[in-house]
Amino acid sequence: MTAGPTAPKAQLIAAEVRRRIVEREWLQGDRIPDEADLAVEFGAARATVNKALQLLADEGLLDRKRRAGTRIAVNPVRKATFSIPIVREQIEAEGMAYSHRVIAQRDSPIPGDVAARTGLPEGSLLTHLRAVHYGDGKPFQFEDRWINRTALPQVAGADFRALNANEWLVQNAPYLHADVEFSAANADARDARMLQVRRGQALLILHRTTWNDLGPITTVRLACHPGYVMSAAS
Amino acid sequence: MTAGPTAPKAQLIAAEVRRRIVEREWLQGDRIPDEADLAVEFGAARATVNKALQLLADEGLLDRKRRAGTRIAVNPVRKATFSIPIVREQIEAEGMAYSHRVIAQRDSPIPGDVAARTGLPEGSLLTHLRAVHYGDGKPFQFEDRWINRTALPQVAGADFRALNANEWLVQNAPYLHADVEFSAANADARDARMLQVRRGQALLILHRTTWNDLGPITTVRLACHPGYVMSAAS
DNA sequence: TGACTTTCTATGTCTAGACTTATTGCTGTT
DNA sequence: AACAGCAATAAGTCTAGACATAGAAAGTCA
Repeated sequence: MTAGPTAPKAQLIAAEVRRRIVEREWLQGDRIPDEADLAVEFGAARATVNKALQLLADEGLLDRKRRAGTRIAVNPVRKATFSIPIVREQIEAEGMAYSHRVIAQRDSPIPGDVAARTGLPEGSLLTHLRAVHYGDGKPFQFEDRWINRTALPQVAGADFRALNANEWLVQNAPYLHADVEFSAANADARDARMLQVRRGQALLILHRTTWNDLGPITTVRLACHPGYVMSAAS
Repeated sequence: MTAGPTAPKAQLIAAEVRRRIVEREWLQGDRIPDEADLAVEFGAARATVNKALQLLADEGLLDRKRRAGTRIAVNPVRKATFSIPIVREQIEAEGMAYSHRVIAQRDSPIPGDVAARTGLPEGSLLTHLRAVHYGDGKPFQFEDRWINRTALPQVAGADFRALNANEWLVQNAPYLHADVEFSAANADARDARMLQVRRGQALLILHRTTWNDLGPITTVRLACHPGYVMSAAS
């Protein structure tokens, strides 16, 4: 994380400004010197300073406004980033053998909650898929997915027994926008059966919905095995 | 999300490349024209094309390597971003009145799990704080926090009854690095009492740990009220 | 006093050109 | 066939300069 001596100049400048903030040389709400001045101070072009400050603004450390200048954020709303994982890679990264089982795959009319999530009209016919992903034979994640065949006609020819839906979609349906929601739920009867846990067990639930230019592609509810932890950083 | 006609050129280029990927004009693993060619095609400077492609690479859509060129990612590991929220703002954003109550604040020897999380040695003395945050008088979040007084001597003088720890820290201890973990747990006796739910209720748990240049600042376990949903996007 | 206009400044963005550097793929040697 | 050395290439980065534009501050008029 600490920018080494060989790091690009913009990184070094960002690191130095970050240091001045963290070590409270510059305080909350303070206006910092403008780009031109910092450019002189650091012996860099203004574009380079601009890049560095943009970076810190993206991190939430700085507030920048035209003409008004750059200020240290008063209540820095920091942002964190996480990778949307591919189940198989995730399981294999933990040193386990991946396998999966398709529980059901059929076309069904859209249920109300899925309609709400996707914005699709009631009565639409979607492909409904349920599958369980295993690591070393133990249930890892239970997937309950709805796929919009209108935005993705190729679905008809896909065999999710061979390649799991997660990867098939990643490879066949790049999306423009995704929503992810984390929540917790007590395992219901189906969750419990699929994940081989007792009913009521607390599970981390991920809801993920993706869109491309034709509309919603897919929405999925992922129930993770107990003990599962999702990490993010910075 | 769709870059309008007035959007900056780099955004337009990014949007166009994104379109070619989503509409499968360019396929998985394909090498795309190099920056110089795209610059000519789009009538822009190479730096502008570079900015656009960097953006897409950060999104995970492209893989870029020196000399080897730019390729469409085969298994795009997409990234999503969320804001690390300030409890009070979060509650007020939902139109509720914020209040909080400090349950306990004392110095205690570090427990094992906190030592593991922070990397601090066993035997360290930390400030241990427990508080509940309420929205319209109903429990919203139960906070169990450990603060490293070594990295943050000012803690001694802080009154968390007046300003909650979350905001005090945001304003007094900007961090260089943060870890966030999501998991689920059944409410134990204390969780149940604090959040006024029945034991065993599934709760979304957030663990957040922050560091500055002096070492770990604080680590906190946040137990959210049932029904709480954490959202991320893109 | 308040509402409108103008001016001016700091950031936002782009350009053309240059230099740096990781990698690839070739070449000639063992 | 294996390997070392070398040149070509595409991305990574920076610079100096330019123009655009939001919005704060000052000035103008009713």
